[in-house]
Amino acid sequence: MTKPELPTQYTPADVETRSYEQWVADGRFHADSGSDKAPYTIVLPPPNVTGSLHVGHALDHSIQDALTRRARMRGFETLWLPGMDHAGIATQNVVERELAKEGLSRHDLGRERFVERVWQWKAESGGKILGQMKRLGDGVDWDRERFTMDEGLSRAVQTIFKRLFDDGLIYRAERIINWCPRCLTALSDIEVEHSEDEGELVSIRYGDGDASIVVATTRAETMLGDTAVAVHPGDERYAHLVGTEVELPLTGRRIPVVADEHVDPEFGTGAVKVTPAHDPNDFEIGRRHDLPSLTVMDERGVVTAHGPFEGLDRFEARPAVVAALREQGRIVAEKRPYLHSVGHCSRCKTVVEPRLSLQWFVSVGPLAKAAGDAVRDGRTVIHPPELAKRYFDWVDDMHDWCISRQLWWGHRIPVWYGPAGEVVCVGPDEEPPAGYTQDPDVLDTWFSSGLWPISTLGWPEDTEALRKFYPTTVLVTGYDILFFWVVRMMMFGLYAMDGQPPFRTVALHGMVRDQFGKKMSKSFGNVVDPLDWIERFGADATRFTLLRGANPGSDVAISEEWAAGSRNFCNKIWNATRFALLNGATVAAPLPPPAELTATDRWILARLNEVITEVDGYFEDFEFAKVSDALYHFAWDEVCDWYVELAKVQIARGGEEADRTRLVLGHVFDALLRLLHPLTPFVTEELWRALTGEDSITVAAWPGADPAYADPAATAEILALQDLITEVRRFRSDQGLKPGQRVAARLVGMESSPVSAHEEAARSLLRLDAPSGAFSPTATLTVQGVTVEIDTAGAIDVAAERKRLEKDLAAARKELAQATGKLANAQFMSKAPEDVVVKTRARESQARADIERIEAQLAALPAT
RNA sequence: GGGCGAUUAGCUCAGCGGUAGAGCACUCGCCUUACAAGCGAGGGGUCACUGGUUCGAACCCAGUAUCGCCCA
Repeated sequence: MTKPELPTQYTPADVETRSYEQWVADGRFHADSGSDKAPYTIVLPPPNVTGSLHVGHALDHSIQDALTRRARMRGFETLWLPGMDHAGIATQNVVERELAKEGLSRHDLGRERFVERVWQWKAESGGKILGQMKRLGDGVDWDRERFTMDEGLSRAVQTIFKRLFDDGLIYRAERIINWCPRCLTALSDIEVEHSEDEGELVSIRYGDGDASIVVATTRAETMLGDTAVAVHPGDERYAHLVGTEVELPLTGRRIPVVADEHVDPEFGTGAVKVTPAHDPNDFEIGRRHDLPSLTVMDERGVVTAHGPFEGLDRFEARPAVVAALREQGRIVAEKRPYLHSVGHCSRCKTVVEPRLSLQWFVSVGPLAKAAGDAVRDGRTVIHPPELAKRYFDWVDDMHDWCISRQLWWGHRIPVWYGPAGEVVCVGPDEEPPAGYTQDPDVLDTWFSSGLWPISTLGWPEDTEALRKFYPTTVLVTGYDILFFWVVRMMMFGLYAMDGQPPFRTVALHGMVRDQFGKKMSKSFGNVVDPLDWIERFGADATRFTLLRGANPGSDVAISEEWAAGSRNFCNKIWNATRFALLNGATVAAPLPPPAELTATDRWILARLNEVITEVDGYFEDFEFAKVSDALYHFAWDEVCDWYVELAKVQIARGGEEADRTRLVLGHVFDALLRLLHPLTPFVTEELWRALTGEDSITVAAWPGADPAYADPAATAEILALQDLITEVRRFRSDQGLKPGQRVAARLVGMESSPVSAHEEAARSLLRLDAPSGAFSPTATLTVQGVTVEIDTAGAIDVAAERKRLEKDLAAARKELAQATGKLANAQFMSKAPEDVVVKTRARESQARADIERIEAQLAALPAT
């Protein structure tokens, strides 16, 4: 035999790097846009260039790798396209921190040199995650790796900006936007995270005597910029004040009291202060009542006016203003702590400041409608469907998207301003008029990652890749960025590609959590580092653990114990295949027709067929937990625990039966390894090469179910055999017989039982010797029509046996009572479907037979 | 405040109208010549609560409670 020797333990580190490098060198993951095969495309959600592989990526990537590996095996021209996004704020922050160590700010370098410095950083330390993806085994097409700041992708950004601008879908306006006073840039709504924070609610009396009114606020310092007080028009308490003015404390200014429908008369005093320059709702009230907007803070959140408060940070100004008001006796009530929702910058956690400023926006109306319609009419399917509702809630009520960022790292807004205030949007091949200056801002990173499915394939050029691989087959991502990113890609893809959506299916998975279902967080100390797991348990075990918990759209709990379990599974497959190889398993000849095979062979092949069908269905539904579970059970509980043990008996017989068994073993392991390959690529590659002598399982055909091997009779026969063996094992265990201890036994009635063909197998698995001359059985039990008379080689533990039998008897009696009860119920008999009645009858007669058998055995037991 | 989801064995989760399941953990016995990262056997659940529909409910409906998530 020329098969290589395999060690008794699978060591992932010995094979992973070698296999991965071989796959890449052999171009296994390269997709050919000129191929005749049908396409299967996934674009990788681009990780952040500053990022590193965390366990959430590991889940996301494991799913995509499983899908693309299977697609490749099924004969699709399969593209899994990798790359990164430039992460404007995050990357700029990283490089600015580096500069700060040198005592420099980006302003010291100037824009051009700063951007050069960022590129330099990217070349040296960016994109660590790409190397980490190789450790996980990601079968991505490295030849097509893209970065959102690449020339081609930048061209795509400029092109779509120009088109949207020319279509009137991009505009510039002065609005209240979310502003980060630390990052010094505008943020979109989705870059703001809300949390319930402790603050204060202070009630302040404006005006005096009859002309006074009390307002409540969590942001007392903004009162410096108040330009009105608003009440509900129907609120009789304040009707006499509407249209009058009250004095604004500390400032001496007089401000009007206005009536506005949007004031909630139930909240607080029913009167609200109006600060149009520092609150989005107040801004709207201001617009409706033509109020002035008074900006009282600068870009860093420092108060810019009003004598004693000037120069104070907003959080210093707040108590200072309250103290000053208190001194004047204007504080009517104070509630502290007061829990309310506060927005934070998703990048640096600084409290966001609503700020009035001039920014660029995408008018999302028609784009969002198209994105909603594409899902409504089924051009794109969201999976699982329950999550589609969230998608609709978002797209159907989407606010205009603020896309300008006051950063240097990113795609610069392609708009130029003339000396007389002219505004020109410049396309990719156009030159701005002489003397014009470009807008200093850059675009939101999501603006370029929104183009990912088209820009990575070459858009705006009409490339072969775009024609071949667009629309992509499926997008795999977490439900948490359904509206961050998916919606943007839908809007841009539909707009740029004439209504062709970027994905046929969006498959959403959940978040990875710890073993108690808790969110992973650094402060909680429960974060799993996938690279640590890859080193300790192997990439396959890491992937399998994640996939095994991946039910569509729901969170995945994982723990080290479960990773160890997955490692054990890989090792089990390793050793089972090793057994097969040591026993001459082969795929060198075709599988014999069913008629030439034993019931045992036919059973495992029938089960294999069923499992293939089952697994295919689960894959189509993105049921990775079920795919994993089905294969785990088939491999371990059926192939290893039963078929391999029974095959030993067949091989021991020698001759043609042994040869046929070797073919069945080879065939079963060949198929099993292929089925597992998308989940656990490394161990299956190594074993499959050893089993078949071929180059790579990555290009092996995906197994197909063969109806010729369906065999309910063989299946029933083996189930009966398993029942017999399990029952006798249970008896042995109850009697304290050690597993390896051989005892003599007579199997009576074997010939007429359903397991007549399996006496040798039963004796082998049960360690039962043929009775010798002086055979005197000490116990008997009857299972599947076979009466097993055993010489237990010692005193029988009658008490244990009685206990066992009485337990079984009680269960059988309960079963009988239930079945009889149902059958005696006229309602049940007339209304229940026929098959249920038949089943219940069968249960009843089975229970009767069991009771009779057990009672006979009890009666036969010697008295204690 | 609005919406969504969950509540099943110690933990994490399947099951979604007809005998309560899995993995891990647990107990007992085993180095039985593929595997101790293993083998064999076993214990463990009034399916959150209260009503209703049905011949029959973990599953469908209504309400309650608790938890989680998203949005405002």
